[in-house]
Amino acid sequence: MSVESDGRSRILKSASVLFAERGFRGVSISDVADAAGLVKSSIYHHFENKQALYLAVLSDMARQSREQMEAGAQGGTWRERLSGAVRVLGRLIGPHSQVLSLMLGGITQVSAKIDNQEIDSIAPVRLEFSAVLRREIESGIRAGDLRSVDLELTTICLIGLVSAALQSMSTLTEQERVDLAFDLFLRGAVRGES
Amino acid sequence: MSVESDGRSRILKSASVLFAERGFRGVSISDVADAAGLVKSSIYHHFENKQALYLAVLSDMARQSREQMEAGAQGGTWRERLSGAVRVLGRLIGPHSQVLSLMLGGITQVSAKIDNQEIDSIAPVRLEFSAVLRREIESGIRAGDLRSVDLELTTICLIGLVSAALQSMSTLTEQERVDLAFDLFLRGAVRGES
DNA sequence: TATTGAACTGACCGAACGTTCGGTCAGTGT
DNA sequence: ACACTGACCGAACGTTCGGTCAGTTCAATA
Repeated sequence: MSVESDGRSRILKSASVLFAERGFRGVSISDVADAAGLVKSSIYHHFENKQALYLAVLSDMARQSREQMEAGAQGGTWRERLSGAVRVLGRLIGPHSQVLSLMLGGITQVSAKIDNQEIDSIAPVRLEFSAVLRREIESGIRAGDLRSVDLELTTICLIGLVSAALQSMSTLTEQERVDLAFDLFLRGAVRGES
Repeated sequence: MSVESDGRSRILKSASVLFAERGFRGVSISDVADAAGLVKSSIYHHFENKQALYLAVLSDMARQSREQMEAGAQGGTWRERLSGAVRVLGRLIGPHSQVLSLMLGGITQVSAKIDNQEIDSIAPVRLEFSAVLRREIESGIRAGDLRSVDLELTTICLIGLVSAALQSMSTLTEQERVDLAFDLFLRGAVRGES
């Protein structure tokens, strides 16, 4: 059997789309099974329960996202690399998905189910997802180009900025909105005072 | 009967907390009824169905949020007013709530239930929620202090920025994170090049 | 050819869901 | 006194949910 049509990865692929669109509670096991061309009980052959499937999806998505952002972060300067990674991030988030709230706020959604636990198990996922952005921002700080404020906060702010830009009702294209958000992140909203 | 303990407003108050914490699908009518000190079926005396309750909560919350931001937007300059509104926004969002995804992305959550409709009925709610911020940003632009880019996009970016800052795992206080996010919005991440 | 084990299925369970409905009851106008 | 009303309750409905389990399929192996 090929890696592409392997049962488990087929489930992960279908589930990631559904979870990203509708969130944890908005997706039933049957939905995932239908999308994967299986029957409900077959899901439980590969995953212990719904929560385990969700975490697997989260982890898988973080890994893939990181790889793609890594590939997009090419260029000589940190600025070019960060810009590339941000563009990939924009494509990953997309207009109608809630991948981001899955990553940023996904904790609240799961922890509501499992009551004060498992938050530790999702922290490394968040770290992996934002790893490339954080690294390049750190480069910018070390190069003396970026202001030295809380690194993690800055990274998450950048993600939130791009995410918000994509959710707006603007007539601009996705690409343009992402670029504007990145520009806003770098230069701020005030007019050049130099 | 007093306005405070009126049945309908008690339901709205309880429901807004629950929906903000757990989202549309994460809250059952029983949950709302319990929180309001009522029984499940009594909810249907005041609201036609769950979706109508949700929309009422959204609309109510947008109105209240606007009023509070309006009250916080005091000061002579647009910058002081915007800063005040942003601080109120920070308090409204809070650390563990998803009020924002309720406002920004709430559409996706509902529209998944009602299939291509009702999006129109939520657009004015979004507009009301962001009205004060948008107005003060516009002031800044007209005063020549802010760069003149897409107004709506800029507004939503500011909201996303504040929201993201509050979701980070930073050790800073909420207030500090909001202030940092606002500063980032104004001045950007790059060091002053003047 | 017989065996085995992973992948998968269909039937099923208890709980929770949104919603409906018949009825109770305090208050109010007449 | 009576009729009426808005607010609320308790029980039930049909449906869907996450999850279980005994059994079937089938390619690989011995």
